[in-house]
Amino acid sequence: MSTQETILLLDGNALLHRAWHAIPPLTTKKGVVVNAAYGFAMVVEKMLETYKPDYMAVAWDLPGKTFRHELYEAYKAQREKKEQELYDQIPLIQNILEAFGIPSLQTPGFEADDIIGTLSKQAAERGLKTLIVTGDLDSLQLVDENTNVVFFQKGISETKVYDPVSVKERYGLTPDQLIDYKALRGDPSDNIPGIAGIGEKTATMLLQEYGTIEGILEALDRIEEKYAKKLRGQEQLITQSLTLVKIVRDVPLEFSFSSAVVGQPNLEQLLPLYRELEFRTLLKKHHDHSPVLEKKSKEPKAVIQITREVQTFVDAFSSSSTLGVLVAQQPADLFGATLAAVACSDGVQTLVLPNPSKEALEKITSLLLKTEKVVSHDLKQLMHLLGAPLTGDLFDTMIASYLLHSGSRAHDLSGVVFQSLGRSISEIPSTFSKQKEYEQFGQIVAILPELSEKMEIQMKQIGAEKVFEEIEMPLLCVLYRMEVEGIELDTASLSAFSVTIQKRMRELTDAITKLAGVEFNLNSPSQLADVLFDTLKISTKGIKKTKSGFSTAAPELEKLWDVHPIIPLLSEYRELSKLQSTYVDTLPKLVDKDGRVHTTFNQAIASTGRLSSSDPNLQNIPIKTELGREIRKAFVASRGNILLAADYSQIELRLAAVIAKDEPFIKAFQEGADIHTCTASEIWEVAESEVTKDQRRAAKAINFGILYGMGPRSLSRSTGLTMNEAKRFIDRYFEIHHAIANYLNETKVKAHQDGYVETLFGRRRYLPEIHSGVPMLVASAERMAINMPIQGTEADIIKIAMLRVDGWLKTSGWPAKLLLQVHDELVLEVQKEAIEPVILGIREMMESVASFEVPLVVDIEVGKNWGELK
DNA sequence: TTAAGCTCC
DNA sequence: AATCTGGAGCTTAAT
Repeated sequence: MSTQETILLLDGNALLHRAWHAIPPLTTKKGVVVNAAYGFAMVVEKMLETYKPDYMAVAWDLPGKTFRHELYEAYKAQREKKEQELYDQIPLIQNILEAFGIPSLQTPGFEADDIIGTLSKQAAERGLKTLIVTGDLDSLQLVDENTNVVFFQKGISETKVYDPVSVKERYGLTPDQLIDYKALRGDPSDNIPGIAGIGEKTATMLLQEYGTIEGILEALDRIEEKYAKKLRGQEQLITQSLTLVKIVRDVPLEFSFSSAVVGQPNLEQLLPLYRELEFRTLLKKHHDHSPVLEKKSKEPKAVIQITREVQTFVDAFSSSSTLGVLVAQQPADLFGATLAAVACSDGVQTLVLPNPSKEALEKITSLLLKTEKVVSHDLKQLMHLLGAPLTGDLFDTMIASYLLHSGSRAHDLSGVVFQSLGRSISEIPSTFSKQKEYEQFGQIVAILPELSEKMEIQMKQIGAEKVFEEIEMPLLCVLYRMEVEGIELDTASLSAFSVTIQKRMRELTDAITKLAGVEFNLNSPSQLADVLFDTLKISTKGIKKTKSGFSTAAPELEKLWDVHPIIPLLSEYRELSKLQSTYVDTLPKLVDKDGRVHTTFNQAIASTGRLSSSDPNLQNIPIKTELGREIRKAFVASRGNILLAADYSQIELRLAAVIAKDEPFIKAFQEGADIHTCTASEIWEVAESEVTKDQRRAAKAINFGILYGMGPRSLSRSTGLTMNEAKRFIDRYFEIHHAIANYLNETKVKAHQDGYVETLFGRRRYLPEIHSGVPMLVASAERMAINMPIQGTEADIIKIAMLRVDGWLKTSGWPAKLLLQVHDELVLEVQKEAIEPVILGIREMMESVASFEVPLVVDIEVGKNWGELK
């Protein structure tokens, strides 16, 4: 026995959570929470010493649950923040394991348990003894003579070892029976239903009596009727539960035992980590021999030089092939003066240049233009600060982070460094007055080259490198030029419109006040609700509630349209006040010296891959109502030019057809049919010419509802159909479009298995909530999973279209410029004389972005302003 | 800072 | 027991 070799398999997530809860929140001097990492390291060291395994590996569930989700309510958000601190420690732990030479294993679609089950089986085949270290009782089913489970008792300080005998002692069942036990009893926390009415006691009793579930079912006639009747007809449920409970023992894994051989830890790697994390006890244990290191000798930091001379700066880097660069600015109003710093690093040396002059920035720009590869965080902003576009091989760590974690909205540099390198650094200083701040800034820049290399590898691992290199990086330069270009705003027409609106608003305010009998703030939903439902005693039947009372949102007011004359007036007031405050009053203030508004396109926000626009948002300029359109009319072509708007017709539905491979839809699009009329005619089996308006509207609602993962309930609401009608309607829809139904199912399954979904171009979105077990969150994640491949592919396509249009304009030389992107639409400003050929070229560029079974169709309109196009 | 409401695709 | 349409940004009131 003593010659038998041992493998120790550790459940990483179980230990992580144990450590997190068992150890009070320790933080380093920098404020990084490290308690879980500390506990983890302690246990790893203790296990190595106690059991002296010959092999060791750590299994993990899929990474995830690191992204905050808006749906969490306030208290949950609080909890999420905590959880973030926990998951942020994973990279630290993996670094520690790396220093020990212990491999980390994870496989999409499988849990740590499954990996452990598989490896313990392989170990048995090789004649090894296995020790499983976990906090999860499920793994007890793996116990046999050669496989023991080390289970944490109190926190992580004590453990109990289970072998077949002690399992039997504790549960009265054999390890094999534990599988059947859990399938019968169920486990709400694992979403295993179990059999209603059968709990711990009954399950144990039945299994002790009849051995296995099979045995129980065979003996059904002999079992006491009160139990038997609960089990009858439940075979399917039981089988289903069994597959959930049973740990998979043949996970497809690439694992070689030789990679898991336990050796001496790499102290050169481990000690700096322990030092940074301030694990004093563990440090002491390791360097009895070199106690000097315990002292304040910091981890090897880059040497930062600060220079006032641009030339020194440029000379230092003129032969560097890769440069990390950042320009930081101190907000002007903080100390009255704007201070700035530029820093470059090629990984060997790092220089900081305080307060660069305009000329200095120009010199730095030309240095960067000559450099082979430039790495920065938010390159578009860098270009704005430099006042010039950059070209060549660019790497934006902010965008890389976005592609790696599209669900997150925070891509600040220090967070990215932490996520990707597992290292904590200070934030970029917000003020520059002291030497120290410039040095700190230099330290941050010094990491960029290394960071980019690591992120490049990480992107390759998830197959996102093409989207990065071929879409996002080149697009960034196009977006920069669009932002610089801006669009002309006719402020005179807006102020005329403002006068009209104000007059009408005063009239409405008077009339509403009279009808209400009291003065109140029309802009306050809560005051309005009081007036409507208290003062005026309007019935609240069928009115939605908000947290604070009854809703006064537009759809709710619509239900009351004929109930009281005040309602239409309020709706009109709402519309006007929205237009006034959001657009009419605000837009003119944002006009630049050049008479144009310059939006910011954010390339790293929307989790589906779309762009967003802010300051001002030019992607939500009104168009639906006549009044709103007046605002759109204020966006005009400059003298001698004409505006051109090109939009992809029905692109989301076309992509849904392509992605789901839905023949009826594909055929309809190939024939150029009106898709909603066509859908209506299929469902009600009438000729397209016979389709009524209501039928078309219902068909349109379901067509779009599909894209959003809509259920029968909301469909019946949005179509005015009764629930039963809506159900029949949907059934019929899926009968015809069974491929769509298939897509919905398969996408959900994929999201559950892989934890992510992706677009046709390889853009990925992780959906950690899908594993949360909270039914509402899971349902929400499923809807996101359904929508993302469609919306995201649309985003990919229009981004490629922008690159192609931009490239074509550059090579062809036509006098036209891209100004705006609104998800499925591009707006350009074109010299009048060139309009005909540009229309042709743009259409060609956009329609040929991809060739699917369904054609991409582009509608183009032109006009003097954005509100009146033909 | 959050909730409620509105604008867009 | 009750919810149930994807992705954004901005303004106002209220806390």
